[in-house]
Amino acid sequence: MQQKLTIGMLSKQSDVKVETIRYYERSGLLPIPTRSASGYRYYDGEDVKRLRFIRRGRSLGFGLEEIRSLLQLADQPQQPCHEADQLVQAHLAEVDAKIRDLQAIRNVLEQLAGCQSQTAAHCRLLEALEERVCCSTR
Amino acid sequence: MQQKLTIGMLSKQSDVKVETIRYYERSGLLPIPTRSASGYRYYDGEDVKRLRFIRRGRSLGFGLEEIRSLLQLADQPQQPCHEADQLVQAHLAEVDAKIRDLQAIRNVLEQLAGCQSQTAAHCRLLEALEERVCCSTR
DNA sequence: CTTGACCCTGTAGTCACTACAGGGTTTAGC
DNA sequence: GCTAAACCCTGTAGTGACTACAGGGTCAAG
Repeated sequence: MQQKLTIGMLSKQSDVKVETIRYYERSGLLPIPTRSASGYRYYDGEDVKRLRFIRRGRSLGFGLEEIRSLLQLADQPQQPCHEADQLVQAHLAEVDAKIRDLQAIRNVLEQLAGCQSQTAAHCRLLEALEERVCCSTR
Repeated sequence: MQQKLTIGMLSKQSDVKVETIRYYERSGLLPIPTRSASGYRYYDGEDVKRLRFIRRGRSLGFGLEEIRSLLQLADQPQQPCHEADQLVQAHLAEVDAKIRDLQAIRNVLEQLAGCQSQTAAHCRLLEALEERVCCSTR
């Protein structure tokens, strides 16, 4: 049951790079693993689970500190998950804000794209950045 | 005409922090300014323009290297702006990709938000991260 | 003449990795 | 038994775009 995985195997099973795994260990997100006589790290199925948990959290855009909190919550199944929900709500609000920001940027860029000007002097983008008013605004 | 601005005044007129101005100078985005006898940097109207150009570029999400290219293009008004348009198009594609990523994240978060579970053991978020299947999916 | 607001340099910290350099270990094939 | 490839180790430095000191010097007002 206690399969011994090297860091490379753990990397493949969790889809997290070897260097990143060591980084997570340094950051205290992963427990300090046992070692072989020659110093190789050994992992087991629990580590795979934990690392996948981290990866999924990251892919949802949570920061490592938020994930640290979530890991603690997950280790205490009796406690209410109010705190986890707060993290979700706060993160959702952040993501929404970022989307809005990017869409505003997107709208401006779209207007600037497709400039065919022969000279930079009349380039839509450069005009916009220099706040010149010329022929760019429609 | 040759108004002498201190870095603090330039900062206010351009809405860029003092430390950031010095950072841009180190990065070669701003020309090396003249100095007072005691070593204070002096700026003029051209610097205000250039710095605002950079700030607007940043607010559209361009990186400093892209802005460096754009500044060069802006300095050569005779040249065609093909390159500037390429930068816009490439950046637009990047922004679109980011928006898509964030919207996918947003959709997941929305489903996870509002969890009222009394115990972390049944928390929607924790289930999702652990890839447990329980009561969360609907 | 002192107080406070400004300015200087240089360095280190942020975030989440990523990329070496310079080694040691294990494994597969011959 | 030997060699080469593929793996592992530590430690440090780099990424982008700032931001935040520490530890000083300068200037203007009252």
